[in-house]
Amino acid sequence: MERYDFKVIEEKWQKYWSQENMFRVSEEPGKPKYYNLEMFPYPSGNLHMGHVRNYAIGDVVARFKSMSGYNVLHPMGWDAFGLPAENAALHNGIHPAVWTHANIDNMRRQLKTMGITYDWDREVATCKPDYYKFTQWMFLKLYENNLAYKKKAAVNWCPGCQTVLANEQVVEGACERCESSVEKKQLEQWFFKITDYAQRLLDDLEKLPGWPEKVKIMQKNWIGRSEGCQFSLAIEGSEETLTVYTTRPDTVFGVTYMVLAPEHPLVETLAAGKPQEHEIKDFVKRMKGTSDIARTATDVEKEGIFTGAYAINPMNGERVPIWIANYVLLEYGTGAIMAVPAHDQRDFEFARKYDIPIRVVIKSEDSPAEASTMTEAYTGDGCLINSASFDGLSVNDGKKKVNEYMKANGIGEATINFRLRDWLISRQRYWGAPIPIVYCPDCGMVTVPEKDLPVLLPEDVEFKPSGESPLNYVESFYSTTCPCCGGPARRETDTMDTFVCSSWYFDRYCSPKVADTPFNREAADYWMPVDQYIGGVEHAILHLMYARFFTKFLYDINMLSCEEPFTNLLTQGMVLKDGSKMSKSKGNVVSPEDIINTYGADTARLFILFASPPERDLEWSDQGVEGAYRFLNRVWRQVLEYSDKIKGGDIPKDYGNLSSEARAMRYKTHYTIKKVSEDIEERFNFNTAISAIMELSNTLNGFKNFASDNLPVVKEVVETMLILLSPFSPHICEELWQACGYNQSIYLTPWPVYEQEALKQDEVEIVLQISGKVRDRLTVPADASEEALREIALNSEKIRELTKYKNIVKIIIVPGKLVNVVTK
RNA sequence: GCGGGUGUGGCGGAAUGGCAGACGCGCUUGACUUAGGAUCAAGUACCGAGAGGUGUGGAGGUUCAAGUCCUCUCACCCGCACCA
Repeated sequence: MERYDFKVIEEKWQKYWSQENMFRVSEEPGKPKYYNLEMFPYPSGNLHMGHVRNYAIGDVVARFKSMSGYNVLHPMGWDAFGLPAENAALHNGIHPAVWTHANIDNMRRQLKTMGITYDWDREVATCKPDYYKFTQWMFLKLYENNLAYKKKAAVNWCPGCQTVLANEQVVEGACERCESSVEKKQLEQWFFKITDYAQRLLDDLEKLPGWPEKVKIMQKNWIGRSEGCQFSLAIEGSEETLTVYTTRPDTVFGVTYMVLAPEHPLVETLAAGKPQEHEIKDFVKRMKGTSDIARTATDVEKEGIFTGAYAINPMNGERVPIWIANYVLLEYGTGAIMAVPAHDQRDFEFARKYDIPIRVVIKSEDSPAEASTMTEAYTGDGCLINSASFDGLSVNDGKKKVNEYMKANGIGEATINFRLRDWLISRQRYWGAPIPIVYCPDCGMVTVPEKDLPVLLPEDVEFKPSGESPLNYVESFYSTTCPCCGGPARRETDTMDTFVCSSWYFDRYCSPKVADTPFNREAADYWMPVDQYIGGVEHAILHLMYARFFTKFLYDINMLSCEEPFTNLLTQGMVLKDGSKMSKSKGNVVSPEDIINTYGADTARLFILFASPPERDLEWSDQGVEGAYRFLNRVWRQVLEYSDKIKGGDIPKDYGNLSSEARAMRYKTHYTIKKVSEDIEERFNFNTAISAIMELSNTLNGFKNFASDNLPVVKEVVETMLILLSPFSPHICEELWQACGYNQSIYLTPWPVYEQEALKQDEVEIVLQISGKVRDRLTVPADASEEALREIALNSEKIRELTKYKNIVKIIIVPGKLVNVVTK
């Protein structure tokens, strides 16, 4: 018998699939479509195990859906702009474009050895002009619709990457990428107004039943909607008013001080001429110099200073001191708050520290209405006290009534606030899509006309860590003419955040070659939305939120018919080695290329899918890989043992008059079809699907002695086993399928449907329990009635013996499963 | 602090409220072999000689029956983290 030579086999079939254009698809209106997408990789140079896992999972789904009769779109591409390419240029003197394309070539080669069903004709790379042309087009459309704007803002500056970061890219005060401590910098930056979509991004989460609850909750928290009220207070001895936002208008009678963020514009005005002006300035200066983490972490002690100014509480005319404190953020709400120490823990701590009065205005059974004995703020429900005419109302009614009162008296009104901030997209780097804007001394800020896109990245660029875009030093790039007046003008030299590029790539896949529009409407209408999206949970907020925003925007400008891009989302777990994430620094990296060279792609795929369900983390095990390899070898020998005998069409599909062994074999076969189909389709439990196939192989092995008398049954088992295994380990299955006499690819074979008839059993084993403890097992007719089961149970020797001295209280019968005799 | 998740043999992991540990790894024994790190066969949660008993992080509870449902609690992991 030939040995299992995976190298030869895998190359052979990859070549065959490619020559036959097996995975090339086009719109077929009559066929149900299925858009199956895995997150495209950043071309770092080498495939890692996380990719292998991601793409192996995706390929099982794609192959299964295709064999089940769907027209499956399964594309692949490259998230090819980004910092590492530029860092490579900085450190090794390789041009980012050269570095990136070499990496893409290598990773494409590696990916192809995995035998995945990609339609490579649709490959995209975001760094290519024919792609980023349309990333720029997206910018123009957003700009036209007032969703792109420039403003000076305190932004997150990463000294390591020498660029600004989006809020989302700052993790615990540090750069998500290089872990440098992020600094605050005032810069003119471009933003996308994602906040305009906050409510819809929140509401439509409910239209996504196919998303993990966890991801939806994370997005919900990130959007952070809160309902409250905004109102203004007069400032004593000043024309200025102070506006605050609160979610607790019901506690407005408990206000004992006000707080401004240190950066609040009123600070300077209020401090001017006050005796403590100097101290205030020092304090503000110190706060501005403190990094975000140092200032906003929960465990940082609250700090503040009195401005010397007073505001007038419009509800009761009281004079309340205005403070400045580190715990109030300029960016949220109005950058100023009313402080109610009795009912807000932060205000409580601050008030205690600075001896500011505390006044209780909510009373309930479990809160002492006594400020002096309070040990923490009371934030629960209760009824209003010390609140003039509002006394006696519940917290909820209090909120409503105070809102109404403020509205009626022109003091303020109910408002909704979001935690979500606008998306900062400017990057002071070279390797990104240039922002298509021109600054003209006469016409001001002008957009590049659509017909002039793309604004090409110049090739001849010098890379140095200057904190400015290298494009700033390329005269041929920045010096241009104004599209309006034709006079000399200067280009914007910032490029776009790479998340912009990845916010619409799934649309591009629908018609990747069109040149006059980002994607063809009919193609997008056919394929979109993505039916199944698969990728790492680390993108739960960033990429997935931005992609949703873009999709809604494209829907609004009538480019797309769907409002949500991804109907179903599967977030896969990490690949671990020795309990921790594979990383160079830990030295626990297992190279996919090595594994594929040693065991083959079929083994690598099988192991990674078998070792753990997709959503969970996966512990890499070299011995586990051996096990998967052994199993494939076993299938190889097992199939070849029978292939000659079952080849050809002369074996009838005749399953009448079978022995009980043969019937059991058929039962197992059809049970496995059912199990594997359901495990793939309904639950993505590939590990249990594979174990079911292993069981089928084991059962076939035990059937050995009956095989020659039951060739129709053997043929059925062998062929079924190959089809069921083919989404997991496709190459070996193709080879064996051919050995079984088929000329057509197994990929084109319809997915089997289990026969109800074969799943009927004559006899089943049931369990006999006494008071819930298993005491015996019996084989009984599968259709035994409750009555019959009761008889059988009570007459069983074991039960009679064990219940001899006991009273039988009742008998629970679960037909086909068990009989439980309850005694006293 | 808030939100979410996970805890099951030596290991990865299975179990619509109905036989805990499927399947695989590892290990033990045997067979075939000059040999075995190949292959095949048998075994493998724990205690116990056995009958039997005990077991799903811990403590309670519901139920004829709990890994699964409820209450409390512990450990680890992830996300958010002064958002007024």
